[in-house]
Amino acid sequence: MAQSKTVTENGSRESERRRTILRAAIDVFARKGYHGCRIADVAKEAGVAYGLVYHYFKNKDELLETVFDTGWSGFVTRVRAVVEGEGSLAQKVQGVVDVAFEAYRVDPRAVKVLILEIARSPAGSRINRQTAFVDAIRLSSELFAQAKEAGELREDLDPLLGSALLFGAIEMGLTAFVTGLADSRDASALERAKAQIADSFLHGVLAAASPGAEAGTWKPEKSSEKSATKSKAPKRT
Amino acid sequence: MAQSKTVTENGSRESERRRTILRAAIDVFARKGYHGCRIADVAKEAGVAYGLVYHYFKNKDELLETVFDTGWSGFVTRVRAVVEGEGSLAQKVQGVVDVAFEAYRVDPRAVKVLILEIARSPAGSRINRQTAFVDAIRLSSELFAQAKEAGELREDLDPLLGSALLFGAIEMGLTAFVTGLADSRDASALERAKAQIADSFLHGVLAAASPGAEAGTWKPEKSSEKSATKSKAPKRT
DNA sequence: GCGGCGGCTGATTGAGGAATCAACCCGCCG
DNA sequence: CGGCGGGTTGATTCCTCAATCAGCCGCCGC
Repeated sequence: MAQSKTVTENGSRESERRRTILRAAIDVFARKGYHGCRIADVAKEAGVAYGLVYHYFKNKDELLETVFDTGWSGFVTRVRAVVEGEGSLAQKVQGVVDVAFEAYRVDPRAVKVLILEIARSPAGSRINRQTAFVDAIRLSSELFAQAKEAGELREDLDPLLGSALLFGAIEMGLTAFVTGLADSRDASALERAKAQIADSFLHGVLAAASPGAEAGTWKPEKSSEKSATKSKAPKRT
Repeated sequence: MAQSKTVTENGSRESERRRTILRAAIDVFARKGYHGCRIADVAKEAGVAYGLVYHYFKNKDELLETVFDTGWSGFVTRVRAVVEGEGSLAQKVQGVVDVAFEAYRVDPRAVKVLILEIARSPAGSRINRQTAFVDAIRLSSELFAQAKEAGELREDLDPLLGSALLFGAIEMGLTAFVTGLADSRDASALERAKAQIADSFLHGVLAAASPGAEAGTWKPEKSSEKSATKSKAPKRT
C-alpha cells in the first residue's frame, strides 16, 4: 500500500487512507451487499474510525458512487480503446470480452460489486446507475453499426441489440463465476470461458457443420413459427 | 392461513385482499425498488391499512419472497416444459426465448422486479435468491448437454456456459426494454428482438459469408493475442 | 516549549421506518 | 339482542443506522 510514495508524499498519505477505505468498501459491499452493510462495517474493515469515512466521503451513497466511478470508468475506457482501435469485428469482440475477464481476474470483488450492486441497482440514488450499462452498450453499438456497413455483420441484426447481447453474454458469463456456479480459482476455466463466449457470440452455438454446408444452409428462415404459439398464459400472478 | 380454501368463495374473498396487496407490491417495487419504498407505500397503493400488510405477510422480506416465488416458479415451469418437450435444439432455444418475452409482454412490471430486484440481489435474506438464476441455468444446461451428445452443439462449448450465455442474452435483451433503452410499447420491436436473440445465439452475429469462405476461415485460432496484452493494469482502485 | 493546525476519533443525535397492538367494525350464531 | 370472532385499522413503539460534532493526538514552525 505504501507504493504510492512516488507522488508527493503529503498528498499521497491522505490519499492512502482514502484508498484504504475505498478498498474496504469494495470488499464489504462484495461480501454483504450495499444495503446489507453499515458504515461501521466499512470502517472496521479498513481499520479506521467510524467518523473518518465521513471525512473522505460525503455520505454512504457517495462511497458507492466512487466505487462505481473508479471501477466503471476504467472499464469503459478500455472498451472504448478496443472499439476505436484497429481490427476486424471478431477481433474487437474478443477484445471486449478480454477486457471484462481481465478486470475480473485482477479484482473479482470489484467486478462483483459492479455487477451485483451497481449495474442493476434500481433508480435509487441521484445518479441513475442504469445509464452505466446503457452507455457501454451504446458505445459498443457503434462497433456493430460500422461492422454492419462493412458487411461483417448479419443484415437483420440491430446494432443496439447485438451490443446488448454481447454484454449480456459477458455479464452472465461473469455472473456464473461471481456466484460460484463456475469455479473461478480455476484459471483455465476463465480462459476457456473467455474464448467460448466470443466464439459463440460470433459464430453461434450450433455445431459447425462440414465446411460449406452450414454456411449455405442457414438463412433467415424464421425458426420461431412453432414456438410462438406455445406461450399461452404465462406469468399469472 | 385459511386461504387453502382456494375455490370456495369465502376463501377467495380473503385471498382477494392478499392478491391486491401482492399486486400493489409488484407495482411499487417496480417503480421505486425494494429498498426505495416503505410498507406504507405498498399499503397506499393497494388502498388498505398499513397493518393489513402484516396480516397477510410476516414482514417486508416475505413480501418480496412471495413476489419472487409466484413469478419465478411460473417462469421455470414453462422453461422446463420447453426443455423436456419435443423438438430440435434450435426450436427449444427459441421456445425459451419466447417464454421469457411472453412473460414480459403479459406483465412487464413483474418481470422488471424479477430482473432488477431478485435475480441479482446480493445474499441478503435467508433464501439466497442467487440460486434462482442458477437453477434455471442448470435446468436448461441439460438441454445443451443432450444437444451436445446428439452432435447438434459445437464440440468445444461447455453446456453450463452455453446455458448461461443464453440467459444472459435474454436477460440483457429484456433489460434493454426494462430500462427504456428500447421502446417496449413497440410490439414489433419485441417480436424482432425475440427472433434475433434466438437466431444470433444459434448462428452467431457474423454475416453469413459467401459459402465456404467463412466456414473454412474460422478456427480456434486464439484471436485474443493482441487484446490480451492491452489490459495492462486494469481496474485499479 | 508552545500554540495551532489538520488528520483523526467515536460517543451522541436524530430520523426514518419496520413491526406491534389495542381497539374497531360487522356479520353471524345462540 | 348480545356477544363472539375474524378481518381491518392506524397510532405507537422500538430500534437501527446514517450523519454530526466536539474534542483529541502528534507534527511543525516559531
